[in-house]
Amino acid sequence: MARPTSHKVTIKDIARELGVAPSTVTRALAGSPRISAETASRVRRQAEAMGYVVDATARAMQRGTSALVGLLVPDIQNHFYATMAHRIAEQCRRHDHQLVLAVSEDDPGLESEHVRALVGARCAGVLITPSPRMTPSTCRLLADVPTVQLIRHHTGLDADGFGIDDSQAIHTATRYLLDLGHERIGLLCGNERLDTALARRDGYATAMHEQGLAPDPDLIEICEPRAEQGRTAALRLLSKPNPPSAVIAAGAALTEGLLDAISGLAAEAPPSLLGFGDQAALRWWQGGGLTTIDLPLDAVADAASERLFEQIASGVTATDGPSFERFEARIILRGSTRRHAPYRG
Amino acid sequence: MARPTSHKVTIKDIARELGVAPSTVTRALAGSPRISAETASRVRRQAEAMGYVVDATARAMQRGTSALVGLLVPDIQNHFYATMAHRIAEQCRRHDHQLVLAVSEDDPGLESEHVRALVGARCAGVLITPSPRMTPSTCRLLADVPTVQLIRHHTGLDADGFGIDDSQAIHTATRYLLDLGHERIGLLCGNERLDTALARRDGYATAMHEQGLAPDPDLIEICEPRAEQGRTAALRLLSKPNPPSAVIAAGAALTEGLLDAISGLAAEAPPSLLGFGDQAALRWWQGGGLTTIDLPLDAVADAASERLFEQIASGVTATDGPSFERFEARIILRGSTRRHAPYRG
DNA sequence: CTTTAATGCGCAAACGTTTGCGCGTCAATA
DNA sequence: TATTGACGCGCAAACGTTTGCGCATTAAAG
Repeated sequence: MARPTSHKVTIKDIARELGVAPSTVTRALAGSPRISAETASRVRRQAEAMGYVVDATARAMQRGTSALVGLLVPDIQNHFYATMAHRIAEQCRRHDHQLVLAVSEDDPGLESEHVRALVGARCAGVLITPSPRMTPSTCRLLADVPTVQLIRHHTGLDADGFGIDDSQAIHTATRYLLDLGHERIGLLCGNERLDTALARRDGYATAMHEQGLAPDPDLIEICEPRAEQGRTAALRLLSKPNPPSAVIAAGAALTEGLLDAISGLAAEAPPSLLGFGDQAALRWWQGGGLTTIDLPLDAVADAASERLFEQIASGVTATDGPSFERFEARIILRGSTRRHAPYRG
Repeated sequence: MARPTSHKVTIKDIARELGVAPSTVTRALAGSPRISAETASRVRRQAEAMGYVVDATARAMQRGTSALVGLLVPDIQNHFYATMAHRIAEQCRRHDHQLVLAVSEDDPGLESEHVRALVGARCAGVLITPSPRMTPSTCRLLADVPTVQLIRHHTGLDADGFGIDDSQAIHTATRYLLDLGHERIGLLCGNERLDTALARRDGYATAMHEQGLAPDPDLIEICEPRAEQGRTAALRLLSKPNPPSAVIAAGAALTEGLLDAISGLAAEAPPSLLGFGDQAALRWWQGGGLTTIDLPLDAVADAASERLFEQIASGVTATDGPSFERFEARIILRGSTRRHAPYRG
């Protein structure tokens, strides 16, 4: 019972103990058909008894690829990525893979370093939220590894991807506020040099345009996508001579900043507020809760990992026509958005 | 420049190209002193030019251990663990290690499966938040791997650990409410068969006792540490004939449940509320923000990873006298806690 | 000019697993 | 009874890296 094996038990140990060849042991454990049922069960029993656990590095060496899946995201502390990581971890487990977590902090240098490590570890695949400034050489490193893009789309990367339909999300949000009678709708948006930020601005502009309204540049605040910058941007927005009657925060951090700003203000007539992402805590915003855009993060994570495992199974490393699929977001109606008065039916 | 190497470039390729032996290449890249400076730089240039990246699996095989560090937590979606994961990822990067993330969901079966995988991957070390019911055989698997416990302390595990001083945290919280004049203080506490839950109850009881108050069992609600159960438990607590004038939620999920409960109630005179953990969103609780216990998660994560890397460096696998160090928590004062009236000086 | 030491490098084994190939045995068919 | 085939298993090579040992060349010491 108490086996004091300080030395790891290998397949050879089992073979020696049973008087068979190592190859027999592998085949037995792998469930090969070219082994007698009796030998197979003998081997399995012995392996169990000796506490054998297969050496993944040796297996990876022989197979040429490991059972590792790399996940490279800007920030795991972020609820956004943490949620997806949770889902992806679950998928990895179902596929008997291990998840290697790497945090890029959106720094191309760190990103490159991590990609090198992941490739060096002979990862079976990589899920990546590429930084805006991902270098071409980093992209090239990923050419030989099945890769799927997460959330963001980097054109230098020859890989499929899945993300949020940012344009639709903000379009729907804007549309909702317009339906409530708001006309002066403020937008807090990130300055990322990314399709995501552009798409969000676009969704806003389109919705306004459809309503026959010309977007007032004075109502659009572009800033670093961080809470602090979002707060000051929101304050700028709200202290205008003719402030908006409703504000959309087009980003999770910006939502945080917006709420910070409003909290600091003892506003007599606070504007309607519409946030981005659905952290649980937003339910409690000032009693009624914050109306937010619910991001289909689970769907994105599931789709991305599913696609990745498909590619791993089929041995594809690069797609010739990379596709990027976007999932639609829904609005969660809560108390922070109100009909605009006076309402002009 | 554009090297169409669909085939991974190995050390032998570099050696062949330069007309030297593979061993020379390794030594050059490793910076061995037994190599001429000129050869070394020639090798390094060639490696760079050919886009060589060391095969971690082969290295691990020869070294007997990989550059992987396992992180096994119950739930990465949880802000609590996500914060620590972020910090740990940073530490891993500094030490040139990769982080393998595994999620146990507090299920002993999953936990065992993951530990097997981590051990099989020849991880250099493992950081683990053991589930309450971690099996002895799982513990045994970790005996040969440098291991550090995170947050929770499992006695079956022969490993150092770092966590929160739960007793002190709740003691301080209770003390604070007592100082505000509250006497009937409710406690929402998890039913985990863990030192953490017990310590929290203990901190509460001690503080009450020090004040000369006998803890009223009617004011202590024990339940599953989940938001939904916390909500119903909070409702039970608040609907008592003689309800508490203040409530402490001794857990992050329970805090969520408590706030849900209060949100649903249109209370004329809401009790003082004291939460656990400091998600950013708690700042906005009903205008004034929620008074909470700020957990030193960064300190715990740093200490744990530092200890782990020490053990990895020194080749220690098990400590004979496992220590568990607890970090003190502070209270963040916000608007949800008020002086109790009538206040009896 | 010979002995010793130091330097620079190659050889080959080893880490643990997988897999193609081949050999022997036994049953089924001619 | 001889031939064929299927079945069960062993042999050995291979994956890419590291490292102890040994050999040759050169410099330093006698």
